Amino acid sequence: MRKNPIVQRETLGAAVLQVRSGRATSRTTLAKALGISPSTTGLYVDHLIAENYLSESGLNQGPMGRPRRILSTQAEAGWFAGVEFNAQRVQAVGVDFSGSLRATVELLLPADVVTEQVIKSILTCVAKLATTMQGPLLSVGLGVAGLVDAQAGVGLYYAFIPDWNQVPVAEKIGSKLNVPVILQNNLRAIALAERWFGIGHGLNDYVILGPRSGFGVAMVQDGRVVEGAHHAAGEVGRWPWPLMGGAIDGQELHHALSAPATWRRLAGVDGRAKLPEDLRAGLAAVSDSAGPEWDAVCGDYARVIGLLHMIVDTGVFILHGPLTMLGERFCHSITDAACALMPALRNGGLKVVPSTLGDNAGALGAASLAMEAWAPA
Amino acid sequence: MRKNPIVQRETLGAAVLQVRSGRATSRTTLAKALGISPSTTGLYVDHLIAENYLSESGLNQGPMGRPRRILSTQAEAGWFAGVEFNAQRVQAVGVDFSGSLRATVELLLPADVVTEQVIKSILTCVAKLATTMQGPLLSVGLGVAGLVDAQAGVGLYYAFIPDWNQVPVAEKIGSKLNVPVILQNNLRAIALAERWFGIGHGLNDYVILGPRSGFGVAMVQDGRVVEGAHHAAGEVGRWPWPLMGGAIDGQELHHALSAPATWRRLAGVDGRAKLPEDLRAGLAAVSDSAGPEWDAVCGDYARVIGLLHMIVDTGVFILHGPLTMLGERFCHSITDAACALMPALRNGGLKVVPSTLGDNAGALGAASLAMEAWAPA
DNA sequence: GTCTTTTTATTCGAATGCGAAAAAACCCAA
DNA sequence: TTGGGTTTTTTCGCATTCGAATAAAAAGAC
Repeated sequence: MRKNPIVQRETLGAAVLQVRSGRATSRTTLAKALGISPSTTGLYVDHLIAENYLSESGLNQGPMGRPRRILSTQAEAGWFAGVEFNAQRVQAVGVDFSGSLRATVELLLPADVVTEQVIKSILTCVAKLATTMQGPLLSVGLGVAGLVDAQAGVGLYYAFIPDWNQVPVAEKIGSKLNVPVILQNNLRAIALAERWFGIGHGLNDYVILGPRSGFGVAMVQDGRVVEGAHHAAGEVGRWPWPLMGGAIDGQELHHALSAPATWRRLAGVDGRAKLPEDLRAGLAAVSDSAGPEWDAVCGDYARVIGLLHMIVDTGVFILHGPLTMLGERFCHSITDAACALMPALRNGGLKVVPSTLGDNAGALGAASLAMEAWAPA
Repeated sequence: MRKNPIVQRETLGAAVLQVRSGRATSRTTLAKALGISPSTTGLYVDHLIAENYLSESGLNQGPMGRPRRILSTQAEAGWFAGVEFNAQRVQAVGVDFSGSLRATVELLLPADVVTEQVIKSILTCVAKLATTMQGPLLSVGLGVAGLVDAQAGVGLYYAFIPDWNQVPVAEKIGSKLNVPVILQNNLRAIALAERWFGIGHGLNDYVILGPRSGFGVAMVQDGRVVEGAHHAAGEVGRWPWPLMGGAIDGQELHHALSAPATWRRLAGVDGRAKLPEDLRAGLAAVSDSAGPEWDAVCGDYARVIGLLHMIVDTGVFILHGPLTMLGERFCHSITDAACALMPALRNGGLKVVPSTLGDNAGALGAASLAMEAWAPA
C-alpha cells in the first residue's frame, strides 16, 4: 500500500477523462497524457481505484516487456445527465460513468412555452432518467438554445422563448439537484458530442454545421470550443444574403439555408408552402440530386463552407441537423462545388461529412459537457 | 534570506512577462496573476532579483495597509531581437529587457532574392543591432512571410521567394546565434505587436487586418493567436471575389482589396497604371473621402469585416499596412457601411481602428514573440 | 530451466510548493 | 505617541510531487 492521501480534484478529474476517452490505458500512458510523473500517477490511480471510479481490467502485453495493467472506468460509479432544449422540445440522455449512453427521454413543449416551464421540464427529464440509471447523479450538462454565457451559467437570449432573458439556468437547476450544472450553447455542445461520440474523436480542429430553424456553426480550434468575445461566435445565420447583394433588403443567410428553407428549395415549392410534418422524412424523400435546384443549394453551402474554411483553416466540416438525411451525396456535392468555385481549396484537404450522430446529438453533447467538467468530491 | 533554490524556468519566464506587461506590479499581484501562492512567489522574485532580471523601484501606497514593493524589469538584463522580412526588405528591431524599443535596422533585398540571402540578411541585421544594444542577446523572434509552422520552426512556403520551401529557419538562425529562435507568420506576429506595443494591450479578442501586397487577417481569440490546422488561418485573400459571383473567373479578394488595388481604385486608375514610388504617401494623398469609389471600397471592406465579425465574434478590428494612411475616416466609413449592409451588426459593438504602430509593426511583433518565449537559463 | 532484455510499476529519499501564522509597513484616530 | 485596522511580505512546518533507483512481469535466447 502507498502512503499519501491525495487532494488535487482537478487532476483526478483529468485522469478519469483520459481513461474514459481511451487516450490513456495504463499508468504509464496516463502519466504521459497528464504530464505528471509516473510515481504520482500511481498514487492517483490507487486513489481512484479505491474510490471505485477506476478498475483494472486485465493486462495488455506489448511486443516485449512487462505488460500494462489496463485501466477502465467503472460504469456503475455514477451517471451524467445531458439535457438539450429548443422551443419545441426537451431531449435528455443518461450516460454512465464509462461514457455509454444508457437512457433517453424526450418531452414536447407547448407552443407558447415560457422560461419556468422549460426549467421544470428539464428537471422532469432528469428525474425520469434517474429511475433507470444506477449510482448517484454526478453532474448535469445543459445545451441551451440561443446566446449563452457558459462561464456564468446564464442563458442570455433566445428568440423563440419570449421571456428567455438573462436566465441563471445553472443556478436554477443546480440548486434543485445539488450537483454541478454546466451550460453551453447547444450547437457548441454538439461539437463536444462529436468529440466523445462521433467523428470528432481525436480531431483538434473541426466545424459543426447546424442548419436547423436557423443556421449557425460551432468551431473547435486546437481542441478548444470557440465561444467568442460576446458568446456569439459562429452566428453566421445573419450574414447578408446574397453575400454581395447591393441592395439592402434585409435578407439573411438563414432565409436561404435553414433546414426548412433548404427543403423548400429542393422540393421546388415557394415560401408559403406548408412544411412536411417530419422535416427529416421530407428531406430523405428528396431523390433528385442532379437538378438545378440541387446545384444551387449545394453551391450556396459550398460558398459558406469555403469562406469559413479559409478563415479558420480547420478542414473537417461535420453536417448536423435534418439535412444529414440528404446523406453523403449532399456532402460530396458541396465539396465538389466548393472546389469548383474556389481554386484555393483544391489542394487544401477540405472535407464535408454528415454526422453519424442522430437527433439527440445535442443531448449527447450536453452529457459530454457534464463529463468534461466532473471531478471527484 | 530564504532557503530554497528555484528551478521552474517556465514560471520564472511567466513572472517576468507579467511584470514587464505591467499586469503585476508587486509580489502579491504577481502571485495572483501566476496562480501560485504568495510564499512561492516571494522565492521566485528573490531569485529573479538576485539574477538581476528584476529590481524593486520604490513603494506604492494604497489607500491603506502596507505599501507594495514595486517590481520592475531591469532594462540592462539583456535584449531581444525582432526581425521581419518579405520579398522586398528585412526589418529588425532591438528591444531591451524592459520591452522598450531601442534600435531599428532595415535592409533592402534584391529583386531576385533567394532563401540563403534572406537568412544572411537576417543575421546581418541582428549583428548590426548588437552593436548598439547592451547586455546579452536573449532570444530572437522572426516574423516570416507566407505559411509558417511555428511549432516546428519551419517556413513552409512564400510565393515571392522562389526557393522558400520547407526552410528550417529557426534551426538555421539559432545555430549561428546560439539563442532560442521563435517563428511566426508575420501578420500573426503583428497581432502580438498590438498586444505589447499597441491597441491590443489588455484585449483578449481582436483581429488584425493586413491589406498589403495581398490580403490576410490574423485573429486573437481568448488571448491566443489562431494558427489553424494547416497554419493557414486568416488566409482570406483567396476568397472568391465577388463573393457571390456565378462565373468562375479566378478573381480573388486580394485582387480587389490589396493595398495596391485599393490605391488604384481610390485613385481611379486602371490595372496597368504604375504604382507610386511610395504607396503610403500615395494613399495619404487620397483626399476625396466621399466619392463613389470611396464608397465602393469601404463597402467591400465592410463586407469582409462584417462576415468575419459574425464568425469569430471579436469586436475590434485593427487595420494595418499602408492603408492606415487613410486614417480614421476610412475606418469610420467602413464601420458605417458594415452597419448599413448588415443589420445584425448594429447593436454588436463592431469597431474598426487604424493601428498606432508604424511600418515596423512586424518587427515589433517578432520581438514580442522573442519576449514571450524567453525564460532564464 | 535460467539468464538477459525490455517495458511497466513501485519504493523511497529529497525538494519544491503550499497554508497558516507571524511579521512588517503603513494609515488613522484618539 | 500609542494602539487598532489593513494590506503586503516573509517565515516555517508540512505534505505533495518528483527523480532515480528498484522491483516486477513478461518474451526470447541459450
